Amino acid sequence: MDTGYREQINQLDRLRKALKSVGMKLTYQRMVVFEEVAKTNQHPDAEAVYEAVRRHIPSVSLDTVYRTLWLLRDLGLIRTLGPQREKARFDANPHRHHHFVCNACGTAFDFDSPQFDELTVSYKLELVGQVQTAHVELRGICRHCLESMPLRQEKEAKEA
Amino acid sequence: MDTGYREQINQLDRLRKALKSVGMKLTYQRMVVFEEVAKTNQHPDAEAVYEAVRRHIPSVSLDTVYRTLWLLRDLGLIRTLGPQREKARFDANPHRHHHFVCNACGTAFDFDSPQFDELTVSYKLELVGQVQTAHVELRGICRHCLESMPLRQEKEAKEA
DNA sequence: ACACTATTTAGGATTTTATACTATTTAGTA
DNA sequence: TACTAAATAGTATAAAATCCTAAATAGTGT
Ligand SMILES: [Mn+2]
Ligand SMILES: [Mn+2]
Ligand SMILES: [Zn+2]
Ligand SMILES: [Zn+2]
Repeated sequence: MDTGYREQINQLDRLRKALKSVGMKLTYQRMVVFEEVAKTNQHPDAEAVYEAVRRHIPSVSLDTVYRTLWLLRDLGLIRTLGPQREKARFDANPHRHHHFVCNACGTAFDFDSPQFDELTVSYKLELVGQVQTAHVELRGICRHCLESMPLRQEKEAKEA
Repeated sequence: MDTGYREQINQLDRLRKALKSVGMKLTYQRMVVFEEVAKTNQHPDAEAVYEAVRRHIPSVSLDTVYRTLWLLRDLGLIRTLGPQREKARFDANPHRHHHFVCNACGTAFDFDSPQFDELTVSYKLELVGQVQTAHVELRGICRHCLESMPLRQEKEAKEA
C-alpha cells in the first residue's frame, strides 16, 4: 500500500482542515497516527497502530493513540469496525431479522426487511471466502433518544 | 414477552436435542441460561443474563454464564450481536465499501457491492430512529483459512 | 436404586482492552 | 518571545471475558 507523496499531502491537509474546523491542535502525534492508519488496508487494531507509531515516536503513550483514533473517527477521517467499548449481546429470536443500534443509548432494536434478507443469499457464492452469516447493522439515534435530546444536538445528529 | 407454557416446552426440547446431538449434558444451568435469553427481546448482555440466572441459581458463576452463552451460539440456539472478545479495528479507506470478517483468523477484508450500497439509502427514511450508518458485515471463513483447514472441518464449516 | 466417570460447575485469579488521572509539555497566538 | 489552553506521557484503574482447579453432577450401565 504505497500511498504516494501526493496522496500523503492530501491526507495531511484533510487532517489539518478537520482539526481547524473544530478548533483543535495539529500535533505530531495526530499526524503520525493518521498516517499509519491511512497507509494500510489491513484494518489494524489499536495495539498495531501503537506499535507503528512508536517507530516514529518511541515515547508515545497508548492513551494518546486511543484518544487520537476515536478523535479521527469523530472527525470522519477514519471509521471503526467491531466494538468500541461495547459488550456482547445475546439474541434468541429465531426469526430472521436485522438490527438498528442506537449510538446514544446502545439499545438494539429488531426490524424486518425482506429486502435485506434477499441480498444475503445472492452474495453467498462469490467472495473472499465461505460466508456463514450476513448481518446488516444500522446505527444511528433511536426515536427515544431523539426525543430526550436538545434540538440543537438533534440537528447535529441529523447532519452526521 | 410472555412466552407461553407451550413455547417453553419447545425451547427446552430444542436445547435437549441440540445438546444430545453433540453428546453434551443437559444441566439446570444451561436450561436457565437459555430460558432467560429466550424469554426477552431486549438483547441482554452477559451481565444481565447473569443477574437473571442468579435469581434462579444464586450460586451460579459468571464463567458458567459465558461458557453457556457461547455454547448456545455454537449450537445455533441463539445469536450474538457486537463483539466477542474482539478488539476495535480502524479503517481509513475513504471509498464506500463493506467487510467480510473471518471467524477463524479475524481478518477483515474489504469488498465492494453496489447492491449493498443501494439499500442503505432506501431504508434511511422509515424506521425506529435516525439512521447514520449502514454497514453490511459478512462473516465466515476466509479462503486462506479454508485452505489450511483439515477437510472434515471444512465440511462442518460449510454446513454451519 | 446405586455406583462410576467424564463432563460441568463455582469461585477466585488472571488477562485483555480501554479509559482516567495528573504533572508536564506544547501548539497556536500575539 | 511569552502566554495559555489544549494535549501528552506515564501510570493507575476499570471493565469484559477467560483461565484454573477442586468439587459436584448428568448420563450411563449394572
Ligand atoms: Mn434481535
Ligand atoms: Mn475496510
Ligand atoms: Zn437510544
Ligand atoms: Zn481467516
